[in-house]
Amino acid sequence: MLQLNTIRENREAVIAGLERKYFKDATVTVDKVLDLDKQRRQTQQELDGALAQANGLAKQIGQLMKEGKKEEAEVAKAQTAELKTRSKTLEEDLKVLENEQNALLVLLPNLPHQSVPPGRTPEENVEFYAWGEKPTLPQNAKPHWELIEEKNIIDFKLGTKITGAGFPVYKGKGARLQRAMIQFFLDEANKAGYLEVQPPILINAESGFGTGQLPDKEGQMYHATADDLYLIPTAEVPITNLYRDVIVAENELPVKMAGYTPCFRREAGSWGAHVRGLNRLHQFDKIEIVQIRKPAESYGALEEMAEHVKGLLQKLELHFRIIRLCGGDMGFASALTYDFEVWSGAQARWLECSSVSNFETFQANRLKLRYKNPETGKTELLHTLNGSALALPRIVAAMLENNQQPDGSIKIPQVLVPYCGFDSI
RNA sequence: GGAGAGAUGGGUGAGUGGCUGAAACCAGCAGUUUGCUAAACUGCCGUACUGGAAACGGUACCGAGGGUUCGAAUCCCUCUCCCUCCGCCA
Repeated sequence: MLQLNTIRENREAVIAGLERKYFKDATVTVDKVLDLDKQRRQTQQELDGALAQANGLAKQIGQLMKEGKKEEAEVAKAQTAELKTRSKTLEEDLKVLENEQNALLVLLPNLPHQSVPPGRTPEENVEFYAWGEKPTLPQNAKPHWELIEEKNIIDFKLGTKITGAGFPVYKGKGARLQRAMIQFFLDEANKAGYLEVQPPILINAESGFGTGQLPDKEGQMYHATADDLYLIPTAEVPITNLYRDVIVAENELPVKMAGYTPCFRREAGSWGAHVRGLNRLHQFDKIEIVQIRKPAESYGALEEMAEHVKGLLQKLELHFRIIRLCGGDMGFASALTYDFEVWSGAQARWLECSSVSNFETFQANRLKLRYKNPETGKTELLHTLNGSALALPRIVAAMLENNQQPDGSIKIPQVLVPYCGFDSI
């Protein structure tokens, strides 16, 4: 959530930022917020004045009673009646204004960083780094959805029976490969100084609000209505929320956490022709890294996280590129996002496998995640960041397709062999 | 699921209607003293909104939401959470 102060003091810049994110009616909405803000403050002043008077009278009455001046006390009591009705009305007005203002604020996305390229669609994202080369596949190369069936390692039909479409069952070497990758990614995160955490995978509405999934992406999450809990779409939500309502001691910064969880996405309405196989699932596994940083350090941390993800893909020997998302393609809460895409040889296209973002104070403002700045002595919002390191299914898809051998076997990257205990499928 | 107990500032913990935004202690910060460290002493030490250039004010907050009262941390109601015992159980 944007801070009111920011909007008050930088109206034009805020509007411009919202427009770069293609937020509809930016000017109208911002001005409406500012107008409500003015009304709200005025109402609060009136209310505070009325309450201050009432408090003064109450004190007098207490004094008079003590002194036995009963009649004078009664007179003062009569005066409070009018103040009471007035403050009640003002209180209601204030609540209405606050609610209206909040309802608008909550809908405003984060402002993009200066380096975010202009543009509205994925075509306008900017590639700025690439590693490796497109692999030369054997003549009889197949897409991963054929390979997994042929090798009997991932079974979509069984998943459909148990749950529904998009819930694959991993079997044999397929299951062992999943486990190996999870372990590998977590080990790498530990080596990079991240504290490993295992959070709940059901979250309450407050947590969903804290990181910005609610109310923006309500329809994307599975909702267990009996208990009003949501299945997490990413470990970002429970892990970042560990620091909700926290004033972090300066010597505990930076906070770096990593965790593995299954992730659940309804992906309502997004099923189409090129979401076959592992390209898009309702349930998948992901290792997430999260950092909490002082504002001045957060963009350095973003680069550090990107380096970490690069390292993982290089160790897995996968051809990949990094793109800077354009304003229109970026997420609601993000100020700057790098997407990592692996090359999927048999599909001959890029697959997103990681997204690393700096949210600046956007989440921290919702989370009330702060620290005491020793320079100013003030309590100030921190910056939050997160990234996938990595999401499994598309890595598996790329690995299976790119590593096909002429004899029909699939080579496992060297770094994973000790983890899974086999070197080919 | 049954029975009981509780929720106060970073921590421990006082506080049953006005003198309490909140004692005391610990931790923390600044200083005095001091070969160094330690100890001792003095002061400061919650959050949010809001007025003000600032100094300095106003309001709200003692789990959450309602209520009683001129006045509520304190009384009443509802909810949430936590703890203990019992039952069930991976």
